[in-house]
Amino acid sequence: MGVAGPGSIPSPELLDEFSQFFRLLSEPARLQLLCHLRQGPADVASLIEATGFSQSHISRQLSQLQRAGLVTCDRDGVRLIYRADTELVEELCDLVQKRMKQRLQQQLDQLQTA
Amino acid sequence: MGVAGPGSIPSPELLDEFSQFFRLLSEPARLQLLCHLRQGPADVASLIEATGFSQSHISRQLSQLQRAGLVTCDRDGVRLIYRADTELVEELCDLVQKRMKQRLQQQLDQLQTA
DNA sequence: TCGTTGTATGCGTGTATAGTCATAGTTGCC
DNA sequence: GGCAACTATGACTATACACGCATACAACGA
Repeated sequence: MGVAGPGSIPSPELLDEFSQFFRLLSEPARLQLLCHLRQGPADVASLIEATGFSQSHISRQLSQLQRAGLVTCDRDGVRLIYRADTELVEELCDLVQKRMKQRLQQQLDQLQTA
Repeated sequence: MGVAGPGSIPSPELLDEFSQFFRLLSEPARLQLLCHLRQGPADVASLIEATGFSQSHISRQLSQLQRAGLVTCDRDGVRLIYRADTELVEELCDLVQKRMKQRLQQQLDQLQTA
């Protein structure tokens, strides 16, 4: 049992949704922002400070993450405090990382037996 | 406990690796190929047939997936039989899909209480 | 209301890459 | 070797988008 039932091909629409989601995580800048927000809510100024990106760039990236529901924000006066819903991102990254380790270990083993 | 320990920011190198991996899944064409291979090993001809993409395009995409270890191939005479290591991809997609459902349900609830 | 601070957005540029065509390389068969 | 079938790759075009700059918009305080 998988994404769209056993043995069937997901519809183009579903494929697009998946790929759009993964595209969000395919940009180091966005992942970086998520990582910073993983440590707790932060205002934009501290994100600028931490990443070195321009305010406009950060604003755009955050709005993309927000549309996908990976990030929310509340106002504190004139400034916005962003917080990340990082549970999903962490799970995804953990899976990928586990896999990376696995692959490297395999390559290591191959070199050692050769 | 997360990707790089509690509370720390992953190195730029690790961030890049993650983003490169997610970028692979951010292309509908590649996801589509993975989905077809989920049904079992396939030669290139059948992938062309199934997707309508050109031979060169499929060749390029498959080689990208292969470099990442998401796909392997063995020769059968002059033709190549590809098979996907779809376990990881399925897990990732399942997580994302679960989240999508969750989000849509929330939006539905909000509309109904309003 | 006006100035100040903080955030969003129009515009332009540069870069990465999807996708195609033509072609080169590879494998197997005679 | 020479031919046929299959795959990989160089060259090219088109498009998407990251990123910065300038600026418009929004929220607060005097």
